[in-house]
Amino acid sequence: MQYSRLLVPTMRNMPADAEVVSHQLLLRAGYIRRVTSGVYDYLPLGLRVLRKIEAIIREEMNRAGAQELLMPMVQPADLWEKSGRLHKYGPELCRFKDRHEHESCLGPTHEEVICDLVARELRSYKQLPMNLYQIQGKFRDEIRPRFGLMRGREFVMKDAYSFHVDDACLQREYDRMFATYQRIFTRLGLEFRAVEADNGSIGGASSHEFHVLADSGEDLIAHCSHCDYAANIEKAVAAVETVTGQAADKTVLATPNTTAAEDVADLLGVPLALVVKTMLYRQQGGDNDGQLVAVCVRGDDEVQEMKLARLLGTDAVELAADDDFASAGGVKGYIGPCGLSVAVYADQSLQGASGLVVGANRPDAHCTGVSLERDADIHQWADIRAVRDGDGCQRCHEGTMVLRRGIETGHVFALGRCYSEPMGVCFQDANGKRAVATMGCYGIGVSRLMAAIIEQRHDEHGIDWPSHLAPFQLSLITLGNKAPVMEASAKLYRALQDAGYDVLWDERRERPGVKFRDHELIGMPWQIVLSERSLERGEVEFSARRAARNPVAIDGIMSHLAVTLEG
RNA sequence: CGGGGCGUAGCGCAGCCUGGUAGCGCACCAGACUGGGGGUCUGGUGGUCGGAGGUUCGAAUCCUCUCGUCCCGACCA
Repeated sequence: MQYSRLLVPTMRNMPADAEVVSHQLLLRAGYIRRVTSGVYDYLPLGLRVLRKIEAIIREEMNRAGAQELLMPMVQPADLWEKSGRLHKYGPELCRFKDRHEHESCLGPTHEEVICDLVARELRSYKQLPMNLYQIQGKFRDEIRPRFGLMRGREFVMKDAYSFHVDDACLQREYDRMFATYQRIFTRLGLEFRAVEADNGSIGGASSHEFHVLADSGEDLIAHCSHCDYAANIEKAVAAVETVTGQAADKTVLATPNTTAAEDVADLLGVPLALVVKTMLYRQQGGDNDGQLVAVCVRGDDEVQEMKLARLLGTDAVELAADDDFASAGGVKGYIGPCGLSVAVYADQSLQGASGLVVGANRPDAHCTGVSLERDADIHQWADIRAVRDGDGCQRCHEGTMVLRRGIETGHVFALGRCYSEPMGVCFQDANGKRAVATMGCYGIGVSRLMAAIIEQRHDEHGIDWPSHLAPFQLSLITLGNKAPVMEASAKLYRALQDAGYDVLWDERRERPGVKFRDHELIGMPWQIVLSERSLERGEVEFSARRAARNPVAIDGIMSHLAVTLEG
């Protein structure tokens, strides 16, 4: 490709509203342009890289025995009615009516469509297991699209769905997909981590997320410094550490204008860990939608709301409004677990602890000498705290938990029969009996991956693509525009093409600095420079991005490339 | 949903408070000089000032509404 013919609108100025580096560089280097909120054009360079990422994913999926198909983006609402998700999914699902007034939606995911297909075509257990995948555009009407390709509304996803006769077979496929994902992320040159993930309200055996480690990541993940335990913060569990104070009788103390746990600890001169925080939550969704619950954690801990929601069997929890406190029997700022009219859940780290401080449920007062077991009616003890950096590992009991930020780019999920059952994905088993298939699903955010790779691989000059992901294999940069250099360059360009190289020839009438900077910005891994100066010596210069340029005889460049680029 | 910021040329911005010819840098076009790290000079092209309404002799500027966009918050009692 000749540079002057290529649409690469590089920008010298930083786009004002790009926050994260991948978004900035994708815009500046001319890879993407925004069409509307969370929706982007992939310009030629962007598409080239996207296709290379897809190719790796495709290769590894095929290698693992999965087969590619393509499902529609437009889906009929009745399929979603059938799975029970039409009403559950919420406004993220973009719905519309076609001209016949048929309810439709844009696919945010394809469990319904694939189940509909497989339900029709699956007859015998002999057809199983089966793993079908596609690489396709998805639409999710996110509340807040941001960070360019990191959280878009329209994005490219690889989604795979597997079907099995039983859960043992599903587990084998799950493990195979797990290994496949590890291969994919490794081939993409990423520093990543697979973590146990919350499997939410769906249930099922297991779920792992694959996170690309980056400070700009929206997720927090915890892993052990010693063993291989790693989990999303929404699920991570640490070793229980019970801190207990001196056993004493429950006593009410005046604590005027002291509501925050830290202030109470300071005022009373007790460790923060012994001051119990009592939080009032309202459930959202589930059988007890709207109901209030109280939750106790140590003063130095925080409630992990996803854990709480899962424990309660609700979709989500939100902190109660100010006027909810009276109905629960508490006072905002001084709420405590003793004598509340709502169910109280307490973190297991408080079980057996005595000498605690809790809110007295009346203004300007706390109670000391409290034991929750003795003095409060605890509905359930459970792990509802968020793991903190430095907590002990509950698996190996040797390491400590390390918290890092990650970009969720992959997710593998053992679904079980939660979709196949309502969608009627059945087959005849070996005994001639009708059985429901069990199912797994496996996603990779392809366009998000492109951003995630840049988050890890960039410098002040631009993108530093792994060479096999760069939009072109190498650059041929011509300096000067007199006939001899141009002719020699054109000849070399053709020779490179004939040898099968995907080369970007920069034949623009630009000054050297402009060219060098553009190629560095867009992340070209290798460059050949041909100038009047080098031509006189019968040489070109060859270098990796940002590295020193070395002279190579023009006659020898092909063999030099063959050695260097293959290695 | 709530709070805040911002919409002026492709990008980055000034002008607005205090109404009176729409500007600057980069990019782009033409020419010249240059020619190994975003060069210099000369001359140009390009803008419904997000949109609608209002106030006014006159609105980018003041008022109202609206749309878009970005960020923050999702209350740790």
